[in-house]
Amino acid sequence: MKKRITLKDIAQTFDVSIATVSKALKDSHEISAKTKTKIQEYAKQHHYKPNVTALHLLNKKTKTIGVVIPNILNTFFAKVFIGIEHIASQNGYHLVSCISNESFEKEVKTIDLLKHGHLDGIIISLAEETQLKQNFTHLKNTLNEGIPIVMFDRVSDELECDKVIVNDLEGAFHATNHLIKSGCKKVALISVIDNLSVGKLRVEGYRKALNQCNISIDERLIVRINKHEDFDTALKIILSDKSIDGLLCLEESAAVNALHLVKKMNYNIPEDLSIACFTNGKLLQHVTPSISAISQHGKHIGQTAVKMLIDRIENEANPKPFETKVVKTSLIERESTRRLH
Amino acid sequence: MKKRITLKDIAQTFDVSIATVSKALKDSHEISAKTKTKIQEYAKQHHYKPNVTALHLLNKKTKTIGVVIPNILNTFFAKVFIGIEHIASQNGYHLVSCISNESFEKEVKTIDLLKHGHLDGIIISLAEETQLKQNFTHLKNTLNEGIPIVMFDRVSDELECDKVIVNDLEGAFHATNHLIKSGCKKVALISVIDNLSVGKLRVEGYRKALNQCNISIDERLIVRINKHEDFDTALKIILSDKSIDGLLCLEESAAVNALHLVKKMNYNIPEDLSIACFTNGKLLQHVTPSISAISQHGKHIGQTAVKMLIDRIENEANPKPFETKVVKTSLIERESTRRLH
DNA sequence: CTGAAAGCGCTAACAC
DNA sequence: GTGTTAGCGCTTTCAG
Repeated sequence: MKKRITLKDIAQTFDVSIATVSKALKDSHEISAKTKTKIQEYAKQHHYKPNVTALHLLNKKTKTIGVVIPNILNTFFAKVFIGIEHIASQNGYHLVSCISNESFEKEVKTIDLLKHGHLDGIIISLAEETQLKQNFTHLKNTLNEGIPIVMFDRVSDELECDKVIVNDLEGAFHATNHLIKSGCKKVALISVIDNLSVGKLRVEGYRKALNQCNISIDERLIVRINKHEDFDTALKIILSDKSIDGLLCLEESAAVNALHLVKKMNYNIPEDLSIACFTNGKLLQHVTPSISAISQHGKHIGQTAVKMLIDRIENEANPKPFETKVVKTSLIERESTRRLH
Repeated sequence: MKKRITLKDIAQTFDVSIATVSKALKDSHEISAKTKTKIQEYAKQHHYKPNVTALHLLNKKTKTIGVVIPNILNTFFAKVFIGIEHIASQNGYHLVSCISNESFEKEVKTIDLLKHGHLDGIIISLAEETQLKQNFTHLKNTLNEGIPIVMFDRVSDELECDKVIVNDLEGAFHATNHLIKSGCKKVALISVIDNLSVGKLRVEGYRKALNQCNISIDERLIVRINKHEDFDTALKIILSDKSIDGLLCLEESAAVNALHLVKKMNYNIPEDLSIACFTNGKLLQHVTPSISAISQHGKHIGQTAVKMLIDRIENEANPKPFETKVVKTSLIERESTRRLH
């Protein structure tokens, strides 16, 4: 790297002390107007910029936030990221971003790398594997070392920190309710994310809706498919029960896959089968028919999370108690569900 | 932030000098086995980790790369990012990532923030507005200050640095060729990205293909639509020429929008109209019919870009001449184009 | 074997 | 007004 000009260099050219230069550039009243202008002009001409690393060392603050996201191709996480980035850059914070790729090992490594780094705080949504293993040592350690963490979406009760979560239970409740109210007699639930905290909450919401409608819960209608299973086969088995006329999918790709399959099976949608799902990605708008979705307001979640983190960082002197903010979902009705009359 | 343990702390507890501790932790042969073990054990127990900021200051290297991406919701850029992240983390580099959101101003601000930062290098794809303005001062300055830049996809000849580009011309050439060979007599081109370098190259490729097939170029078939125009209306006008039976869209969303429109107009696809487009995103696989795409191998581009950058950073002593690597595209045939017989 | 000292670039309290 | 000094946390010569 070409050497950048430092205070020392300037001090030497004018044969003054480094402190004088520093003060001159800060427009300190201690320095004579003459000295100030000559130093300031010289600095400007030579594009002097303070070395931020030196400042970091001095201030023990880096204005940098670590962001750990499971998968950036997932619309929801991408939107959250946009929200985070927006507010962070507005406040002069840098983002060091990492993708855990749903792997526990990568997440641990990442956190390790990050915390010995120069971070003022971390925003994270847990990797799937981490939620499965329920091993949070890496994060507990980080908190113990005094680095604030804000978790979002996929969180854990075991960690004492700020959190931003989606009201998954209510989201599933409303969607299920909508399916029933719009005429579905038998709603099945398809989960490929039963490992995730949010997956479990969504199942709760589904149950709550059925209960409230006085429909007895048939556990066989709650289908948990894991990654290594064949999705199509699993779905075909459940759909051999021809009386199923509603499908609540817990995330986007399951819904899209299901749609393709049932179209091949010559179902009419939404007449024979209604479909609704979580995460409002572009895909759902563009498939035929378009799929009704529960929006989790990703951008807003991201914004909320950074705000909480920055707040904690900048007020570490008198910390508030940890908070969990709940973001409401909204149901976006499309062609895959029938309208209420 | 809770104070982390430092060399100084350890030195004090054992009443030795800081230098001794530093050497002991590095397992230096200068230090007695006894001293080493006791210090190492103590350090481990107390989770000693060197303060990387101090090291940055010392080494004038931060193992951090800045990444500026126009839009993370765009599949192509997301994939590039994944590629970058993968290789970067493998090599122990952090990523400071920013979204320019296609805005010139944000890009300039970002670069400014980044370069006074602590970066060893920058990877960037230009914002649309930047390509439109053709103002690259911010990047030229950065290069002048000795910070290496690798540009990808949306690049500029005015900047002397390493680049990774897609063979856009050949990609468009092949796709157009495919449309013709599979029976299209009149292929129109839809560009919503005529501001971009890549957009222009793709048009070139289209022309080249027509030329090679001895089809005279009808400029009215090259449709440039800008963001503020109504896409549907523009498309309807061009499709009033009923003899058009092929459509080359320069990016994903235009293709999807076009598909929806022509389906409404009761075209049969691919029989009445074949469609191909750039950027192989998930959407294209899932719409009905699925759309043939030109894959740009985003992940590979990202990987190539970081590798070039890391190479340059770590061998700054003897720099190579700047290089431009060209990544080949591949055509992925789907239902929206006819098969060759 | 261990320590003192200098230095990375900067700031701030305190002298002069 | 300007300079000196110490210090942020660490490494690395060079003395002892």
